[in-house]
Amino acid sequence: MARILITSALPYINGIKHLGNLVGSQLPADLYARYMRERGHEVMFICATDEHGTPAELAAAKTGEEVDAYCARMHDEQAKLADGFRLSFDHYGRSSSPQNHKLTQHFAGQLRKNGFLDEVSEKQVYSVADGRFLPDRYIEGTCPNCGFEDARGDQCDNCTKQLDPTDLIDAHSTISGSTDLEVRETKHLHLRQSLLKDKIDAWISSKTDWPILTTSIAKKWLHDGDGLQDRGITRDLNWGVPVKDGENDWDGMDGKVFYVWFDAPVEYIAATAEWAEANGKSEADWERWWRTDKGADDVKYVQFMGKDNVPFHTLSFPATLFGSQEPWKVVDYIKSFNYLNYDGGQFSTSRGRGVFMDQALEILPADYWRWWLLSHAPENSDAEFTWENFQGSINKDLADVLGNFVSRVTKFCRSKFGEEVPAGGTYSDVENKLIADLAAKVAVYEGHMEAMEIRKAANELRSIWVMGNEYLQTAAPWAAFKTDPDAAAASVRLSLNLIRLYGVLSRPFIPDASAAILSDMGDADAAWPTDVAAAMGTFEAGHAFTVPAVTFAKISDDDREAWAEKFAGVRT
RNA sequence: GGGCCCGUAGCUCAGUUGGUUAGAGCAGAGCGCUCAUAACGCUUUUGUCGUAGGUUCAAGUCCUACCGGGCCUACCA
Repeated sequence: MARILITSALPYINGIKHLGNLVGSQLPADLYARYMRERGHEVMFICATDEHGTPAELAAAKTGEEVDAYCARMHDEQAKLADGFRLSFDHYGRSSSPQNHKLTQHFAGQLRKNGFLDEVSEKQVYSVADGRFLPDRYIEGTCPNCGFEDARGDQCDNCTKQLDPTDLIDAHSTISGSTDLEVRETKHLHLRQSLLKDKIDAWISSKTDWPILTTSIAKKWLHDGDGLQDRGITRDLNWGVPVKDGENDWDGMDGKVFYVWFDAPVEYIAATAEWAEANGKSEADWERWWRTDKGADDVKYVQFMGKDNVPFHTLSFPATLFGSQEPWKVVDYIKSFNYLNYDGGQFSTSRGRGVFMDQALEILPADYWRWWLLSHAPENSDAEFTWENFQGSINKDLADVLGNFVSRVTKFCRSKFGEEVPAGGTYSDVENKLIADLAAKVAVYEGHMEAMEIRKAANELRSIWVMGNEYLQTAAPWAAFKTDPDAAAASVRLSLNLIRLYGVLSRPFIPDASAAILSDMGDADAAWPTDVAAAMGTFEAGHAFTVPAVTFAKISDDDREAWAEKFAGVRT
């Protein structure tokens, strides 16, 4: 039995996430966590909301709430949706937790002690009307280069020229529209990543089995231009982790907080500490996941994230851990994802384009989405959601191939033998060959799951479902029943065991439907089939079951068209 | 401007270190079955592997250029 630590990139607190966000980290992480638990490994699956930063403050201001109240409310909402999608986190934490405050400040103290922090005086734009420093993206004006009127503070979208906010003509705050901006001198802490460049470079280079997407992004940042640059880790904001050196105040840093990208990854650790507290565990219980000097040596740590998060997980966070010069567990494998597009374009929160997590659950059960999203996960390149494709996959894979198999077998059994596993007959060559083929395919499936090859795993699982229909066609128990009822009984007995097998194998992908199937089959706690041949003999004659209700309903053309229209956008 | 990724059947995608007639699922066509959610099974049609060069006995696979799509470029997280 192995110990596996799994983290999903933290969803930002600002708003409900769309299906692209879901499939980019949390959902595949959940698949992996569920599978590893099925295989008897000890799993710690952690996620949390990322709550700090300017966007959170602005979103709260918009609703009129205090920022902490806003975050608390949104956290609950996101937690509820995560639950709705059956994301099986061991703990769903909050980056604003006391544990994260403490740990973030601890890391800062360690980095300071070890010479990895610099105090740098920099000039930033301050908006008098807004009463806050403005990140570049909240400043717009006319590009001095091309005259484009909506150039952002960091770059002109029209001529792509890099800009400094002070270059802009008629610069104004996009928050209030105020042009009363001034450049103020302010002091910030910089993480001296440049000092750790060689160490990180060597570390990344040793990860030859990571996805190209992951390593190429990391190497680009390491080698481009002057190489890995130092980065500011503090901000002039109210909402966040106050800058401290461990538990001590930090001279000249009053009123400043750590910047989100610094405290967010630390929350992976802090959330595990939150888990310990919430479950009456001790400090040692979470440290054995994170401290290699306290039992985490044998932990395999896997991170899941979208490609936008790769730099933070390959560079900044490792720099924090290495720089602490303490024995923290560093990630062993990073599984990164491309983006999911929506019907030829991007999902858009502001334009209400695409399907968001709450809306998805309103129209269909979680399993439908889980199956489609996972079997189309954007692993090698950006993927595309279309309603036609979604309808086709659900109807064919879930309703026809799997659902109808369950239905035809159980109903046939009920009508000929009653609602219990029939006695009589023995398995012949056909059945034995099926079992051997199944064993081989299950092994392939397991291999893909171990390797986090999600699409391939889904594909293999589907082909295992197909085998059931192929077998029935060959055995034709409805025909055999007329001349050799014992042979029909043996076929049905095997098929009922096959349904049970499908229930178990499918659980990581479609947990609710699988649970329903297994429950109806009278074996809710079925264990993973480490021995497929043995598993196929689990149900013996006389075992009672009930015919399941329709496992997966089909999506009609009318529904598809209505949804396509409903989610096309323009909602504000 | 720089960097990275992608471009394979109508659609969604596989194609390991270059090696015989390029694959799967869906859609289409035909046949079969009738237990089942008009479901299932079998057979089958379709490709100048983005374009143009190059390396090689051999290229979807390597190199160069170009075209098209996407992402990143450090203050979105």
